Amino acid sequence: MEAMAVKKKEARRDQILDAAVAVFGEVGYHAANVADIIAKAGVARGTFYQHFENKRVVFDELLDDLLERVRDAIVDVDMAHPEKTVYVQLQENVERVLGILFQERALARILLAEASGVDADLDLKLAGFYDGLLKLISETLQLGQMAGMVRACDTVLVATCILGSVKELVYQHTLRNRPPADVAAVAREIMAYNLQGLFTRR
Amino acid sequence: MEAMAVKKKEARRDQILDAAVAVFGEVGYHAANVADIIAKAGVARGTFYQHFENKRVVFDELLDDLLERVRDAIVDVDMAHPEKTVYVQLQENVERVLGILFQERALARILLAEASGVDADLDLKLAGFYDGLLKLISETLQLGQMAGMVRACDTVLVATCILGSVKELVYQHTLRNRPPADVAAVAREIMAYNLQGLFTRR
Amino acid sequence: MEAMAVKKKEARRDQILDAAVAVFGEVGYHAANVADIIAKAGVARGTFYQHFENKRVVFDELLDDLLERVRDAIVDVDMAHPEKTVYVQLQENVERVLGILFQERALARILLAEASGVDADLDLKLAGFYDGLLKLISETLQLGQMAGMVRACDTVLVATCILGSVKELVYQHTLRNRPPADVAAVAREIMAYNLQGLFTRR
Amino acid sequence: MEAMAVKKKEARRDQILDAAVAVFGEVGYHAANVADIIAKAGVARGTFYQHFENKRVVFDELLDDLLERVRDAIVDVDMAHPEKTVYVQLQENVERVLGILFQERALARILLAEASGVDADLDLKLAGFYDGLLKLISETLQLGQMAGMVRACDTVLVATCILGSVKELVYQHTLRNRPPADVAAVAREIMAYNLQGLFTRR
DNA sequence: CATGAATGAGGTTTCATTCAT
DNA sequence: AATGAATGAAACCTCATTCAT
Repeated sequence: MEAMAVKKKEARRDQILDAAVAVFGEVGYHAANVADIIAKAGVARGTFYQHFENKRVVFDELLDDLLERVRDAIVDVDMAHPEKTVYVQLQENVERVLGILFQERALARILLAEASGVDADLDLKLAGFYDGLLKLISETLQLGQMAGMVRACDTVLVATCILGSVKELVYQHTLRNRPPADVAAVAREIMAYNLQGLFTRR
Repeated sequence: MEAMAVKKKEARRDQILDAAVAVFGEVGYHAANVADIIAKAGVARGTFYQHFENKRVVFDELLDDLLERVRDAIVDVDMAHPEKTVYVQLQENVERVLGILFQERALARILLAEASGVDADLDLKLAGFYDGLLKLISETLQLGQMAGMVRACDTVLVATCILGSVKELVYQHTLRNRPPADVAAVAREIMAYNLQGLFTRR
Repeated sequence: MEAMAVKKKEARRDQILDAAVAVFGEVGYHAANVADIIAKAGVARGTFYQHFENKRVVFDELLDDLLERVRDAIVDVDMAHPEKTVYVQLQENVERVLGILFQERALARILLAEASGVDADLDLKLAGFYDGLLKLISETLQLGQMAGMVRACDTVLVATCILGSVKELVYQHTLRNRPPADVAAVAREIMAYNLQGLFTRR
Repeated sequence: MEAMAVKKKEARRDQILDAAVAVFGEVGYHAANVADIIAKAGVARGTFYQHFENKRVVFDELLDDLLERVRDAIVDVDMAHPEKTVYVQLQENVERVLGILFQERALARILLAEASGVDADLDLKLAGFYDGLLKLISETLQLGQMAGMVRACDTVLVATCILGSVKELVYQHTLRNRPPADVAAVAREIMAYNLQGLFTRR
């Protein structure tokens, strides 16, 4: 009985979160207000505040979920993998991340276009998230350098470029509200761009 | 006498704009309020509204200035330049853009972190700006492809990646509030990253 | 069986009333909310409303109980009492009233400090209660006058002063949360103050 | 010019304070809301909040004013006054205090009936005020004892009774909304009550 | 009877904008 | 032009009360 109540309560939370995603996605975080969210969710004002302290907290939770999913989608590269080359593993990471972000288009738009500047706390959290990614990428680059696969370069700077290229790709797609037909193909292009550059091979 | 009055008026405007940049840079556009700006500018509330229709317009003006400066910093590549190679010309473009953005750090932070989601109009303007850049980059890439210098690729997708890599570099620097010591070196790394990729040349 | 059920129900009521006294005494009627009371009582929100129509009613009931006890503590003076002088009888009345109020300190604090202004109905009830007391006192004074024991005076005005002196004594003690060590001594001082005044007898 | 602006601002404050007194007097502090006050004052909501942090602060200010006036109305007794006996001086103190409180009937009602329990801070302030009065009264009583005019008694306890008798008189009159015709007569009765007691002089 | 999630009226507060001086 | 008090719409949040389980 209690379990059911909990389940019901969770359901209400999710109902509100879903409405919030929709509203944030439609009008943006700042323009959105609690009235919009509860209208979309079909719940009373008090219900909203019983589940969430305020609009910010809802936003936080949504972002936390997304960030966690993205982090989980990135698996460490196994340099000695029996079947998959490092290249393939990296490409699969990119594919998974793109997959999530294109799937959760509304959330991705919020993350990339609106999350900055909402609040000092949130800015810190985002900085931490991106720092983690940058660290992961630059360390992978350093490993590649030690293995002789990656040329000499400022790994942190390059990691920033890589991160930016992926972010912008997703951002432009979410702006236009049109996800790519073939995510794998996009991932392949990104890989080629990042690793082979743009010059023709002589 | 009239000229002086105009100059005086302009001075007031600039005083407010400067204060606005400072405030937006410190606390972000959304957290900033007119009270903050007029306090920093040392003018009365009414004075603010005598010079600007509203808070949004101030923001708009600041961004317009920055976007214009950035656009002006990018000069078309002359494939038949007598002295400078295409590579050098591109690198100089990157350098100029980075120079402006790192110089106007507060404004750059606003552009990259907060401009999205302020307002539908502003979003449209930004989209137009970035579209212009993407178009320019992808057309340049196509020219490069026709000249046999750039390998076959999805030029729009790659243009997005290039844009993103530059944006993220600036963004990360403004976040940490610490501009790079040597902008030219950063531009060189970006060029190498974009054109030669990361793999070691065999 | 039914008796037990009633007893159980009564127990629930008392549990809530006790919690309410505690909460009202701690934070005051206005600052107290139903959440505080049910938390202290350890019952669910719905349970509260099954026993009491609303918060006001709880307050009402508590006050009614107290007022009734105070009223019952005051017994009519028997001018022809075989053993006790009128003076002693009056002093015992004072003692009994003080005893109740000092014992129920939390309730007394509510009565004296917070009951006014809660609600028009309650104000009326309080006015009625105090009117009754004033009438009783002034009639007693008139009897005293007829018996030649009490000097000529505005009996209603003086009754008000007597009432006020007792109220203030209790109020100041409840404020400081420190009941007097010897209630009988206090009662004696009150009697002396009221009847003999403060001047030295010549 | 600035002085005029200040005067105007003050006028606005007073306008709001006056409205607040009226509203508090009519419906009581707790039942009153900012909407009532601004409606009565004929100002906009924002205007209210430009002058006062919130309802509590308005209340505070009103009470501060009243308490100050009451304090100022009580002048130290000069035991060696050339013309006025101590008795007369005390009576004049009582008269002045009653005069103020009956004049500011609405405020007095609030002070006596509603000020307690509004807020911990306010309770503290009131306690301090009454403590000051009690100290003053009991010290005066001690002086009287040393001069042989006042009989032996617990001066603090008696001071409390005196305070209470005055408070209750005012309270009962404000409740009934009917100030006494002759304040001086009331003061005389209070003096007689307090000093000569009620027993007939033998 | 007990429960506690849901409700929404009622209040508070903010702040961009106006306007009289 | 400059000023800053006044405005009031628009948000926020609380909490007494209801109601389905």
